[in-house]
Amino acid sequence: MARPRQSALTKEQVVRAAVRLADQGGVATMSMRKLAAEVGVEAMSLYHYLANKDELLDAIVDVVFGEIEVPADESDWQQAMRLRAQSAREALTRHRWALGLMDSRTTPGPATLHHHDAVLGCLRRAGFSLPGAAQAFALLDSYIYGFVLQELSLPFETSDEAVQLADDILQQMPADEYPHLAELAVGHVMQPGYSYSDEFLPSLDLVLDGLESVRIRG
Amino acid sequence: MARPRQSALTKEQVVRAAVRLADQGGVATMSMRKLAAEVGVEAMSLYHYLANKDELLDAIVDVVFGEIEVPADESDWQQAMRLRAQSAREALTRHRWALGLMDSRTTPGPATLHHHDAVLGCLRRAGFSLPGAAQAFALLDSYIYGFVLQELSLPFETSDEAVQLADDILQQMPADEYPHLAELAVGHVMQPGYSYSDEFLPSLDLVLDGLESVRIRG
DNA sequence: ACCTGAACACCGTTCAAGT
DNA sequence: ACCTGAACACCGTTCAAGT
Repeated sequence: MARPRQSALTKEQVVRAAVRLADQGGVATMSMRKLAAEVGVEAMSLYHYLANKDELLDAIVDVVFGEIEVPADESDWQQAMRLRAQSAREALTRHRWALGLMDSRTTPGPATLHHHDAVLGCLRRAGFSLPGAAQAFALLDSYIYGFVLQELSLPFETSDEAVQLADDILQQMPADEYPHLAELAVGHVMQPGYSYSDEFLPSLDLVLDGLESVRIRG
Repeated sequence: MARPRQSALTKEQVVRAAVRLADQGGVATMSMRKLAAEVGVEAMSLYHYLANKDELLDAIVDVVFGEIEVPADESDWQQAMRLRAQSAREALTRHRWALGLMDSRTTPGPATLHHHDAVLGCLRRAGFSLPGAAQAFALLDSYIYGFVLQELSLPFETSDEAVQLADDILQQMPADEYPHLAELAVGHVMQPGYSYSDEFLPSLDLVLDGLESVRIRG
């Protein structure tokens, strides 16, 4: 676990190690003590690089935002936003712990600010008014965050698992107690080819269509 | 803190006390030990009512879903979904800790199942196909969860605080580094009457309009 | 049946002391 | 400047023992 100590540790190395640990075992298992061990040092040494654990949490969330791409080609704003949405969804899925931290982080880091600035710029250049761009940004991120949040709390990952689970649940719960959930399980989730994730793009396009009317108006 | 012991403790009393503690000090301060004290007992006694802390977390999330209203009048499905969305947003705001727990909860409780069933039923009766209802439900909840998640991570609550903070940030950050954020701060957030929360309903209506086309199609 | 004391293996963080 | 040992005030959970 402990790696050979290089000449000197940096805050960046500590933060990267924290991301790695959280990816592996979840944010709950990422303690200051384990992080120190991972980085070849005692826990107390970390306080030379970080004021406290909160600062560390801010930093690892900022790493995630740094991984979200803002596409360069802006000739089609909807396509640019579509690509960004997919990149954001991938980053948030790669780092399952990120969304759970977000509601307690109120200090955005530089990567977060840069990302937000780039997205706003893209929307403004596409013709959105200032309030329109603010609305578009908030709506798009709401959709992305919320979708991923639901995705992460699904108790299955593959469609085989989905079918298996839907089946198990149907056995247990009386159909007349939750008739519409039962109908959904049998008529939709258990059908061949079902995938929750496949609904990301169609609904995103619904949102993008709605925003086009906001853009034209403004 | 410790309250006089009634004849017997129940799981429900323990869960309600946990919600109260989490509301007061955040989910991080709600430890099994403090919860036990709140309920007038030693920590170990709680394990007679709950297998472990995970079961407790499942239970308090289920309480939140139980507080979300599903309106009875379904003559207008959009209005029914609008009211549900507002009720959900209020519940998630009242219990700030709920969203942060959701991505680690994969075992929905009875109130959660009942709520989901009721919403699906409303959509089905309004004429949505089964896949359409699934899409509508996922999109609406994505929007609600994501909007509240962003709302909770805003570093301000009143519009006065928003103006104050935008002002502070503008002082610190060079305008040419984040030009569009600067523009947004000056031209939108700092304008009189600005309120992030006020954008909830307009964007929700954009989503509802998009879903009307899904309903008609299916 | 319900509760508890003692114990175990953990936490984040401070502080004074080392090199 | 960078690291550490010892200590403090916490965690969740198990287990054997009490009533």
